[in-house]
Amino acid sequence: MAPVTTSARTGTGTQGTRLLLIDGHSMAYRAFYALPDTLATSSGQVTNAVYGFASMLTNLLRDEQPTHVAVAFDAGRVTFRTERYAEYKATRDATPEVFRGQVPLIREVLEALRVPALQREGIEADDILATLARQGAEAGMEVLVCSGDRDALQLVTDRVTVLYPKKGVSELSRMTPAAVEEKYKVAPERYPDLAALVGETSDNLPGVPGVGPGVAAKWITQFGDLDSLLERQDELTGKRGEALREHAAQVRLNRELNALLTDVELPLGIDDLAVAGFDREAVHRVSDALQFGALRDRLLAVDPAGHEADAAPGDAVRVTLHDGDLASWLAAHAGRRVGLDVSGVARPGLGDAWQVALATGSDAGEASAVVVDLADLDGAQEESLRSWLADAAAPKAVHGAKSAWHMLASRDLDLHGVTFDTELAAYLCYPDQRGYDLADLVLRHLGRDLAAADDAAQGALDLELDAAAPGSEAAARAVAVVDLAEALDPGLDDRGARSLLDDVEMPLSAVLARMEATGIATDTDFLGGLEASFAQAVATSAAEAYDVIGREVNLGSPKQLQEVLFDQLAMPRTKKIKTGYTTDAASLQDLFTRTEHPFLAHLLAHRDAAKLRTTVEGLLKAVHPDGRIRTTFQQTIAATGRLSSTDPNLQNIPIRTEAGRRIRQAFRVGEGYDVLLTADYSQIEMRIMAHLSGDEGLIEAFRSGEDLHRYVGSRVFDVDPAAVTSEMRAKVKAMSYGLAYGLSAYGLSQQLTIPTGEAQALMDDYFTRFGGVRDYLTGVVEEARATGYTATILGRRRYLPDLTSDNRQRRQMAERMALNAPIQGSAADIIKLAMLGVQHAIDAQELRSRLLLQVHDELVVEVAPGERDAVEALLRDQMGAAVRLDVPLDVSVGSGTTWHDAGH
DNA sequence: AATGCCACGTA
DNA sequence: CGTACGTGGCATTC
Repeated sequence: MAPVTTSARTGTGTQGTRLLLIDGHSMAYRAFYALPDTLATSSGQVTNAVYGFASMLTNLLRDEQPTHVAVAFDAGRVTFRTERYAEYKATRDATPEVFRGQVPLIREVLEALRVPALQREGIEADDILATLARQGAEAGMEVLVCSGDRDALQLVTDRVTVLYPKKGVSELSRMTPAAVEEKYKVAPERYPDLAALVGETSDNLPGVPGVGPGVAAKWITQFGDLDSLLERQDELTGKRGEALREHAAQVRLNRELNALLTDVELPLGIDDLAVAGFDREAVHRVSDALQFGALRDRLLAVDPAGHEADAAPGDAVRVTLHDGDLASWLAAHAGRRVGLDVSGVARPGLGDAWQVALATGSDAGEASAVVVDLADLDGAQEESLRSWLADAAAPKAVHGAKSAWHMLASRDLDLHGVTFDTELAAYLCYPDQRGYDLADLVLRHLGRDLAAADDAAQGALDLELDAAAPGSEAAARAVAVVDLAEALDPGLDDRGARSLLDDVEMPLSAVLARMEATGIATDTDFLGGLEASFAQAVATSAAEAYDVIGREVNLGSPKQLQEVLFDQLAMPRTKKIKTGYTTDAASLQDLFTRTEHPFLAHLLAHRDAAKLRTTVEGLLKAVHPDGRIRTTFQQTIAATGRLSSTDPNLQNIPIRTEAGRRIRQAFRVGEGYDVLLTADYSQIEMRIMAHLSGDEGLIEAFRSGEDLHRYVGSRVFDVDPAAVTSEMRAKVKAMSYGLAYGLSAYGLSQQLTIPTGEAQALMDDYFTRFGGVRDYLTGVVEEARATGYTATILGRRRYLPDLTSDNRQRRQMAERMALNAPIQGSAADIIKLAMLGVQHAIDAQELRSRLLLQVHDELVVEVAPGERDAVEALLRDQMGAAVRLDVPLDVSVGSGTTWHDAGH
């Protein structure tokens, strides 16, 4: 095995106190010019200065381990220097706006890190640093001054080191007395003498012409210091001596100006600069807003109060592969949380598993793992594995326990005792992320490259194990899962997501696994018949369409359709899209009412039939040999907390049209079961809106038992409920639902095909009657803007950094998301709780009936003989009591042999 | 073969 | 100029 390597920290870890002082502007400015302005958030906010600054600060905190930290900023344009010499810094270009805009962001970062930022009107940052450096040195501290201003070099002593940026902001030179002497050939305290002679272009301080650092150093060494030199300037001969005499006044002025003040009065004393733990919540908020990815984690990793993982990021981990049997490994690590990695295929009902890796987390760079092949397991080994996997008291960390469940199920292995699912945890922390690939998360949170461990040829492995050994990758993943669990732990608490993980998502994943494995019975003959019938409709409508235009085109090609509609038939143009003009159903319908062109009718019929046909085809392909269809419920996709359904999607089976609804007749109760039962929440989102807004009118609407839209309509139109026409009801219904999506008056007018003015009036009337709703909706956006996130009734957060975007479109999009996320997300929370309650009740009553599907506000259950009443009762109970709102949760239940018939 | 876009199904 | 998804077909790109 390869030898153990440890990555040493560069900090020496001395006892005593170490004060880190940073010149904020100077370092930020360095970062600004060192990093490309392509570093920006998606909304266009350039972040190169703030990113570079934060990155530098992170490195300093990590490498120097200071006990005290402060950052100083310049404040005010007028300083004693400009008053003394108007031309001071006069040649500097105006600060670029792109830089200036980032300074407040840097302050926000500092605030989140609880690093004091100091400034004083009329005083430059360097003077503040000089003052603090003096105080620190006098207090016996080791002082580090980080500044890109060479004037700071005068502060260097055996106690004070200047960290001067060498390249960008990531490489800093340690300017000790010896280093200053080496570089400038004068002692640090003489450096300002030298600078006075040489001049400083950036400060607009001219030096003595013809005198560079070399000559200046020689003079200073020769005469001792600048004062002596100027006193005895007549001793100098030649051109340079003449030049000095000519510019002596300027040199004196330079020296006066480059002397740093060491007695500035400051609001904070040294003791106030002691490092404090980060405001982790704020770190997340700022990182979200600035879209810090890896930097967020690097920041959190250096939190002085942070719960650091055993292995510091990037540390090498040595994994020992146990070659003994499973039982002895398990015995050796009893009671510890074990990482589990299963290799195989995770398809519900069609899964497979061939290898299982178990591992401890890494501890001081050491981890232990055992890998077993499921194919060649002897009886005793298999029994050890089986009982450990099924042991609810044996704590396990898994990345995606539901997938592992399906793989293990293929070998009749049951999985219990998952106490941490890193995939679900990552989802709760970053719900807007695209994916939660283990290797990506490990790279981001542990700074460890799992992909590199895959490659045996790779020289520098982060994970040191015999990469050629079978199962080494699996072992590496299993170790990483445990370490990742540790790393995600604090973030989970920071976001208040602990209970969501422990009490909702993790238990739910077990429920979902069972639902997926169960599947829903389908009538393939019926589906086959539907396919033929829809195919017939497609053929007929296509033929009729071709007949009208006199040629055959691909009706499924928007491009060819545009040609036919807008060129050949010269119809009025529709709404513009990227590739021309839309041919969507609403526009075609609109064109049809205007032109009554028969082609449009045939085209629309063709669209409908073609869509239904492909839906049926997809379902047919998804039927398993036992006649059931098994979807996968994705639990980490929807940023609001909803589930989604794939392979196939059973959450978008048609219901609105009669033809579409027929597809639901293909989903039927299975052999040995009595009936399908569907239970859905009625108007759950509106009820949540009533609850969250506390609007008395809306709450009363639900308590009255009156039809919601009729009730609301009577208030909006100021008529008796009985006098609400169906047209009025439709308008109010569209508006009520639209509100939860951030619908505009224009959007409402489009949907209802009424003038914008009328739509606006409708909304105004609505808000007059239901002012609490308006206040809630504006309040929820305001709060999200302030906190950076929205929250559901269970505290599920969605971070929306774009709420503060300068880009109007992005900002408004974020605002609509902020309106909708608490409502949609709370509904998701509620049905998730209901599912847990339903499954629990089924188990507790030892019923055979089983949950099959969830469609956002609906559950489908397959009812075993004789359990119909019990199941209906428990569905009503559990769904109705999932949470306590200020309005009742209404549940309606239907039953039938097919999903179609069970619907209502 | 992979990707982007359009269109459309659900809540 | 209405949120959240997944899928399939077409067209374009590699």
